[in-house]
Amino acid sequence: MPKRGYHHGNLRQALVEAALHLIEAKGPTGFTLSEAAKQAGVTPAAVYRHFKGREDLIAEAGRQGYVMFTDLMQHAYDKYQPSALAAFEATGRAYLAFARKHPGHYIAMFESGISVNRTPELAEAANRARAILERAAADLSKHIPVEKRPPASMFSAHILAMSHGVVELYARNSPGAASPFPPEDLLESGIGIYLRGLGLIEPDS
Amino acid sequence: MPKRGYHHGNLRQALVEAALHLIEAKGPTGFTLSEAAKQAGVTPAAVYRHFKGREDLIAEAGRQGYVMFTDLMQHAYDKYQPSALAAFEATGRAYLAFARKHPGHYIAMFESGISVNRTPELAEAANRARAILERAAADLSKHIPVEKRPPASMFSAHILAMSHGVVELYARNSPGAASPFPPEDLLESGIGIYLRGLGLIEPDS
DNA sequence: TGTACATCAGTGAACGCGCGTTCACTGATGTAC
DNA sequence: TGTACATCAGTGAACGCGCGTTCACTGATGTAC
Repeated sequence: MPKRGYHHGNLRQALVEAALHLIEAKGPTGFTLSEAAKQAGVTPAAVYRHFKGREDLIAEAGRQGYVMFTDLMQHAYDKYQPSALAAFEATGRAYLAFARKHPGHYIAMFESGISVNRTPELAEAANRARAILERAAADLSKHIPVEKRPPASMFSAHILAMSHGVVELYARNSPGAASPFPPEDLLESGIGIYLRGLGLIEPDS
Repeated sequence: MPKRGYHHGNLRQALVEAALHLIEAKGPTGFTLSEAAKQAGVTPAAVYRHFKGREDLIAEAGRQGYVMFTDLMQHAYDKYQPSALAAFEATGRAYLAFARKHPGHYIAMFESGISVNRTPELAEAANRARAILERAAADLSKHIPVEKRPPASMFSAHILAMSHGVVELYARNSPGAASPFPPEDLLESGIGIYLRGLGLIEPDS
């Protein structure tokens, strides 16, 4: 990337990336439009050529997060496809992996407080992500005896909740207390026990 | 509460309560020392007679939250005491009930970003809460066949993670998406399936 | 009961700060002819 | 190839704002004698 003079060349994306770093480093609160601009080597006013304002910049960072998230899920899902169970478990692991690898995106998506409906683009990206999770759950659902089968969207929500809880409470250092177990193990075992409860894993494994 | 003149009488607690209302209404970000002072009918400078600063005020709000939380858990635990299973389930429900009834405290405790170790008093209150959860888990643990018994602190963590995830994703309106199910039902069913996976509930209930 | 005085709990003015946003502007780029 | 000109993407100065915090101060309270 050679330094351009007056014109930046790809300021929009540079701003998003600066925002992600700041969000990652200082939390959603600490993120500042002015600082992101400075980090991109540009005047704060320049930001307004590309975004409506501070919140819109965060929304775009979140959107890009959802896109990556969706891809990750999709790949995990496809990779284990013949087995609905393996595919479902893989999406759970992918969730945690994403939170670990892209904390800035994760925070922008789930902790920044911006509504998923702030932007049509954001909403669409978020919906696509949710759709994959629910498809994986629906596939799996078929293997549960029909009379005790909970709605697919329900256990998709259970897994999502547990994953999110593990990330928030144990994978981020925030609450100060050290994690009692590696978050990956915690999530893996939690999902395992849950799936056993659904009758999808041998009770005596 | 008659209006006192120069001296407030119980400013410290009034500030904590103002802070809780603001945190509840505007999130941890929106909370402002100055505004809390104003709401308590006092100059911002007066706050410094009672707290070291903004963060200390939040920490105290969080501490009071942990105390209430601990009480709630303790009562839930005691009430169902003969049955380890019922007691454990009750603590899960108590978690969600607390988040619903005292959102300001909940946010101060879990979403404000202040470390649990910021204050010795805060740390102590948080530890007492965690201890109750782990005791409930340990009680329950004894009913699991020893050879497939996971550490008590592990499934305590699982339940905590799921509870927290349900609160964050479905009980607060934040992500914009409407909850697919009432959070209480979601958590109740999730915990039920999980406990069945542990062999603690009849597989065919 | 009255008075002197220490202590406590507020005031209010001031500070420096960085924020998000606006505005008129100007330098750079690209296109039509 | 050269030139005129529209458009684009920045600048930089300015704004009003509310913030957290400090400081010397003063009014109210409580206690000793």
